Amino acid sequence: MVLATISTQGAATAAPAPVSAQRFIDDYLLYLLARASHVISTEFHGVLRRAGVQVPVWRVLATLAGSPGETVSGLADACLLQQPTMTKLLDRMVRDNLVKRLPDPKDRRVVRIQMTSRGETVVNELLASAKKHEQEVLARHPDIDAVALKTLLRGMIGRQRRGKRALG
Amino acid sequence: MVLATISTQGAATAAPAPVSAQRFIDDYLLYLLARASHVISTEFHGVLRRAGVQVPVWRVLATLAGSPGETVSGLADACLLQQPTMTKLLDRMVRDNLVKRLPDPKDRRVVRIQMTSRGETVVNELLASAKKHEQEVLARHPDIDAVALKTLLRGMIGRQRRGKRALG
DNA sequence: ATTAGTAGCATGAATATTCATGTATGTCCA
DNA sequence: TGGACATACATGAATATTCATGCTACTAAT
Repeated sequence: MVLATISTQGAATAAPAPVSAQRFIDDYLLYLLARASHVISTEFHGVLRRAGVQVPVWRVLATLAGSPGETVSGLADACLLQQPTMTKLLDRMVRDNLVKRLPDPKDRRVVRIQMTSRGETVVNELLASAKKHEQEVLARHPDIDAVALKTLLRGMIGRQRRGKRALG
Repeated sequence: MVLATISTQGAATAAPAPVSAQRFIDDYLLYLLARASHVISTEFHGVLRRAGVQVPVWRVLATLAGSPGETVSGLADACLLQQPTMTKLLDRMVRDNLVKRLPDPKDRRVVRIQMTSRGETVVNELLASAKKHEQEVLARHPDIDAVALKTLLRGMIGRQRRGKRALG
C-alpha cells in the first residue's frame, strides 16, 4: 500500500492507561471513518437537496445505474439499509415513478428493480454532479492518492465481509 | 444489523450477484468510505447490542469520556446527529440515568451534559471492548498502517470542515 | 411427493428522526 | 440603551426506520 508511508509502528498497542489529553474518539478508527465519511458526504447532500432528491433515493439510483435488475435485498445491502427499510423506500420510489418492480422469471420470490426513464434521467444528472464533486474533493486533498485510498477501502470492505463470523 | 450477510453472501441460490465489473459506486470515494465505515462499525454494534446499548448512546458516552461538560450542540456535532435528535436522545439518556443536564454558569442558554456514575461504569466497559475490537480489526488488515490511515482521515476531516462553503 | 428448512419480500406497531418552528438568552452597534 | 440579529436548546407534527413476524416460494432429503 503506497498510501501508508508516513511512519508508524507499535505505540498504540501497549501503552498503560494513556491518560488521554485527547478525546478517545479522536484516535478511534471507527469514529474517524464514520466522521470522514459523514463530512464528505454531507457536502454532496447539499447538491441532492437542491435537486430535491433524498439521500437514500440517490443511493438506490446510483446502485441501479451500474447494476440494473437488482433485488430488494441486494439494494438493501448495497445501500447499507435493512430490507424492510428498502421495501418502503422502494414503495416511495415507485410512487414517484423512479423505479418499477418486476417479477423474476426464475424465482418468483424475487423482485427485480428497474429504473424508469424518469429515474434514468434523474440519475444521469446526479452521476455527473457526483463525479464532479468527487474531483473537487480530491483536488482539495492533493496529498491523497485516490487510487491507493480506494484500493485500501475496498480491501477493508472485502476482508471485513469475509471475516464476519469473528468476534464474540 | 445482520443485514450485510443477507444477500451477497450465500449467492448460490438464485443467480443474483451480476456484480458487474463497472458499478459506479464501486469506484466512488464517498460510497467506499461509507461502506467501509459501515461494515467495520456493524461488527462492533454487535457488542453494543449484547450490552443493551444503542449505537447513538454509545457515541454520546464515548464522546463524553474524553470531553466532559459538552454542550448539546457539541454532542450533536461530535455524534454526527442533528441538534433536535440529540436533545431527544439525551432525554432518554437522562431517563436511563446515564447522563445529567447541568446549567452553564456563564451562559444560561447552554446546557452542559455530564455522565452519571452509572454512565461512567457503562462507558468504561465499552471503551475496553472498543479498544479490543479496534485491535482485532487492525490485526485482520495487516497491510494497513493504522497511524497513517488515522492521520489521513483526520486530515480529510479537518480540511473538509474548513472548506465547508465550497461548491455551488 | 411430502416434509422440514430456508430465502425473499411485505407489513404493522413501536420507536426514532427530521423539519420547521418556538422561547429564552446573548451580542453587536448606532 | 434599544433594537435587530444570532445562538442554544426544546418542542410537535410529519415522516422514516426498526423489530418482529407473516406469507409465499424455493431447496433438499427422505
